[in-house]
Amino acid sequence: MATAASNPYSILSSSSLVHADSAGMQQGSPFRNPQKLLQSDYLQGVPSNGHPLGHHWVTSLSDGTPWSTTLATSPLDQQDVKPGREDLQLGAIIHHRSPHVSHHSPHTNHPNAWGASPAHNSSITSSGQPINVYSQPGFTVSGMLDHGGLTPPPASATTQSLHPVLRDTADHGDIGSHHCQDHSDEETPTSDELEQFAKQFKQRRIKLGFTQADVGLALGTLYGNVFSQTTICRFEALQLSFKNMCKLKPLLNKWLEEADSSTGSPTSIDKIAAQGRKRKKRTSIEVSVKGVLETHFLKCPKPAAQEISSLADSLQLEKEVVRVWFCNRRQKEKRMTPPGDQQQHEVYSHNVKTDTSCHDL
DNA sequence: ATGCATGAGTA
DNA sequence: ACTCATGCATA
Repeated sequence: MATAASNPYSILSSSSLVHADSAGMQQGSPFRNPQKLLQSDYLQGVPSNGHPLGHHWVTSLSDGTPWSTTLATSPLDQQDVKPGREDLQLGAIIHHRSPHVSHHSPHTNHPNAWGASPAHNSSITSSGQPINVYSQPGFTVSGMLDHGGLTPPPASATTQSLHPVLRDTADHGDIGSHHCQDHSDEETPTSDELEQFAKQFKQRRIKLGFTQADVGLALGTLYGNVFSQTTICRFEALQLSFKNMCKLKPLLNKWLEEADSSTGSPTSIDKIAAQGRKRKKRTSIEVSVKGVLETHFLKCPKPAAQEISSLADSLQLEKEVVRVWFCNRRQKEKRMTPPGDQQQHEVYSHNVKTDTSCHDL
């Protein structure tokens, strides 16, 4: 039963407890990444309405894919960018966008339901945060090449045409926004573009014979940021936030270019040592229990601490586990690919705003 | 491919 | 205590 799951760590704790990791404790990873791009929060606007329950995307727009829909926007959400943050790292190479802010929102495509970001400018690009890219002279692209001999299949390929430059432009007219964005590549992509890119990326990657893990590693040797198989996988599946997708796209794009141009150059492979981290054993929550949690989530996505406690208690799970579950569930809700679009959402959405939390229990 | 977890940065 | 970006460990 459920109980089983929860135990592991409590038991273990005795042994592993805290100071056990004397040796490698720093999980901070030495090289983790120097920068974290900006993360800001977008959205703060949650508000008012209803809330997130039914995903904004869907609900609000019933148009189809969340992404491409139009949504227009929320005026205020801009992400923000803080002007002085970590940006110092590299200088920016990537984009230089001009700040044209604007109101924008073309309603044609800039969806982002995610909250956000309508602004094209905002984010990532313009802020000055150019993602870091360093190109190291010595490297030749190959971060990936070691497939042990496995050379990437010829792939043949048609030359790619990856870039759909479709720019979409979008807008016009209507609102008065005339913006002139014209970059074919960088810049803030639309959700559609991201979707397309992800799709193509995956195809090419496979064609070239690389695994998701290879790519993640390659990005490390190539640009200094290593990513896990998980991240690459999520990128391809569009399971990241819009902002995160935008951040990764240029990197992957670069890799793609290099990858298909240099098929086979050897290089040093950096092995990155894995660090030992003391990670809590993954708790497995039983399906039945998950069902209960889901139900609560629908009712109240953000339960108060106390509710979490009682819920945890009744489910016989640790409070922390339950808290994390809700955090993850909320995060899932914000991905480009909505969690369950196929699911049930009936009308429960009403609500909740008045107090901070839901009641019940 | 995903579930649960960690951590930095914020509010 | 939350949000976000990420990833180990798993299914």
